[in-house]
Amino acid sequence: MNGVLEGEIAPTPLPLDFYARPAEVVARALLGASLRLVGHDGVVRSGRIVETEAYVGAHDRACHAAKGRTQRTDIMFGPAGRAYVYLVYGLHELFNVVTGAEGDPQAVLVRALEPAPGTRGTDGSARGDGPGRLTRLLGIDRRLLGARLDAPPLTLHPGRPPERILALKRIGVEYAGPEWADAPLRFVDADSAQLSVSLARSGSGYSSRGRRDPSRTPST
DNA sequence: TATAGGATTTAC
DNA sequence: TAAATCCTATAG
Repeated sequence: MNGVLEGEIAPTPLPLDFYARPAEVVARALLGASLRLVGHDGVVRSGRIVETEAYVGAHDRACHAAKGRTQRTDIMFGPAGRAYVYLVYGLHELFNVVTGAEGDPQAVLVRALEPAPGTRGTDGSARGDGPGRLTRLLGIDRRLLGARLDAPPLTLHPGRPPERILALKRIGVEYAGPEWADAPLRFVDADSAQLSVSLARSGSGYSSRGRRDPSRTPST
């Protein structure tokens, strides 16, 4: 049993060709994986990924690369296995992994993780349940834009896979129109308590194992 | 050069 | 329900 205990770091990072597959495949495969950063202070911070979103290419209206190849989206057109980090709302750094073939702009957004035992942010906070929170927890920022993910300081490692995976609609992309806003491209470990949005409120998506909660709260 | 809006979080 | 806060893309 090649067992990897929770919180334990596997010796070898995932290889770059792990990421050279369609974003929705990588997004599922990253659930359970460990994300690890050796900070500027020398401190190692890590966590187990429990929520991801796939941005599947230039035809995906919710993908930044739908606007074409710009200075901002350039990294997504490059080879897979690099970090795409950007600032949203002037406040939060979001971490993505570039996936797919070179020239095909795809990425996977990491939205939530379970902090490893002992991992705390420099500000003392210890929450990883949200795309902005997890970057603050680990200390990820735009200085890591373009960094290879198969060598320190920023690496991903095999971990304990989820028992149940749910596929739901992505968060915060209503502007992309119903076809893309409602596509089931968000993937979560159904048994994690660290998701960015509670499952009860994650409606209208579909689950890969049935079981939708009919009592999701209305917006009024 | 000016302006609108965003792959979010937090507080009132 | 709204503010915080700044970078990118687009228009002029």
